[in-house]
Amino acid sequence: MHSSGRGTASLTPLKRPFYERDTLRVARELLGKVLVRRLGATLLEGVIVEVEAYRGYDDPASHAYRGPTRRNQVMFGQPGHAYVYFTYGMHYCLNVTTEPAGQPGAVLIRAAQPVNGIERMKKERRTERIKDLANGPAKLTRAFAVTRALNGHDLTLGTELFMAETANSEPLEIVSTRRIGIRVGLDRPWRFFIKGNPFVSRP
DNA sequence: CTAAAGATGTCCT
DNA sequence: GGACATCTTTAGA
Repeated sequence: MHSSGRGTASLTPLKRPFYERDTLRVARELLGKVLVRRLGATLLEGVIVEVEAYRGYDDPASHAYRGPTRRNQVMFGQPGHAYVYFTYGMHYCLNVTTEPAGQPGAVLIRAAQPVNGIERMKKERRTERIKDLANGPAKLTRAFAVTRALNGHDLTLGTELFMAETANSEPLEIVSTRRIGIRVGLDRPWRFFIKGNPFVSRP
């Protein structure tokens, strides 16, 4: 048995119906799921521990609030696709699209607990501290080598990037707070994280 | 066309 | 707690 741990057999990609629902519900249920990135023979895995919901049609903080543009068009398409955008001149952020096609919505993946491929993540992030590998949306994309090339990628295929079901389904204690780094929509407590998890970006 | 802000991270004090 | 890097997108003249 190789020291990297579990094999790939147990990684079942989440299917379309999971994503084709209300954004808030998808956001909550993504907690505890596994983010999987395949880089050739290397497999990176992390448990999603922090997310934020951006429900396009009634959420002034959403990129999609003012209608479709070239950047946000994937938010209006089929659910279960990656929405990757570039910001602050240097960072990428990863979202998964939600809601039925034509209705915009996305969940920002803000933090993950690394469980496999940790040595590769350390190289990508240029740090040895496991806690700091993916405890923030731009740190996470760096650790998992997610760039604009994956924008629009179908997450149900189980290929380069996908979300996977977890073996254990014990109920999680979820905390909700206002979202981070936005100036509008602060009245909505649409940031969700696993209570007490040390890999969240902020408690 | 020009300008300013941005779903951030890092380093500094 | 604050400055700053760095460039795409979007709003406004």
